[in-house]
Amino acid sequence: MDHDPLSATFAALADPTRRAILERLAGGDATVGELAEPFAMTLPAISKHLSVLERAGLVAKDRDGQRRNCRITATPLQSATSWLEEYRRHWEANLDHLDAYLTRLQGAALPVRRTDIPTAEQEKKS
Amino acid sequence: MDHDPLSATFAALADPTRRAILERLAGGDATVGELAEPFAMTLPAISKHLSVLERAGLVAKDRDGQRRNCRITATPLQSATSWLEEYRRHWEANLDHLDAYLTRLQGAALPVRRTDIPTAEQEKKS
DNA sequence: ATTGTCCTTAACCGATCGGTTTATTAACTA
DNA sequence: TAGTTAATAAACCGATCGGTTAAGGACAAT
Repeated sequence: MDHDPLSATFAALADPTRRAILERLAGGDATVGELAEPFAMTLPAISKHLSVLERAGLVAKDRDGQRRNCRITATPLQSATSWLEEYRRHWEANLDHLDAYLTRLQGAALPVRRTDIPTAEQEKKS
Repeated sequence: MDHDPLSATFAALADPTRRAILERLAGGDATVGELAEPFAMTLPAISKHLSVLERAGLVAKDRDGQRRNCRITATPLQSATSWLEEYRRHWEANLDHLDAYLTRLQGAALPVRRTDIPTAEQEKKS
């Protein structure tokens, strides 16, 4: 399917039903049927959503008799968070680049918002 | 398309090419052609990826003559980060046996100033 | 042994995705 | 005036997605 884990994680999070399932599971474990109940779709649909979450490593199922108990396993989520944090760091640093770009392009003309943030270091492209 | 913004954001992030584009743009603005150059795909493909990022609100293009200068606009990213943070909080509250793992990973990852834009309420471990 | 419950698998469907090639629009250059 | 460059639009393609219905599979209850 989606071989790189980060892509799989983001793809899994890109569906509101799956996010709702995760939010539900964050409140405690649940069976597939319990998870399906609030949604206006069939059980196989929920089952497939759970498979997506499982393949992404975000949930795990423990068999308990004829039921499957679903629980959160959030390791890949940490990768997603890390990526976003890192990206945000770059983005914040990029305010300097925006300044530089506008200055280079327009000379003086534009009202460059020099924001409150004391921008960190300047790193060039690499 | 993808009407809810959070889904659009995660969906946009779910593609490695688009993440690479964002990482590239985090280092500074670039034209479409410059963005396309390192990739083994055609210009229209990159153009479509940029459109996805643009519709998700992650990137904006300023026309500069016949070129389009692409830059980051990270507002929706904050929503994604917030969702992950919130989710992680719930998750941490329920599964404390992974707390140590998180702490280790996060501590090792970034000497990042967790700047401004504080979702003010947290930091449990500090 | 039969029946019912919980869930998955299989097959199918239309829509979207990620890419291509081929035009087309817009702006620069000679 | 052409001709070239930068990027998008359009049309198309196979693959995947998100859902359905219908058919099992494993366990529980009687």
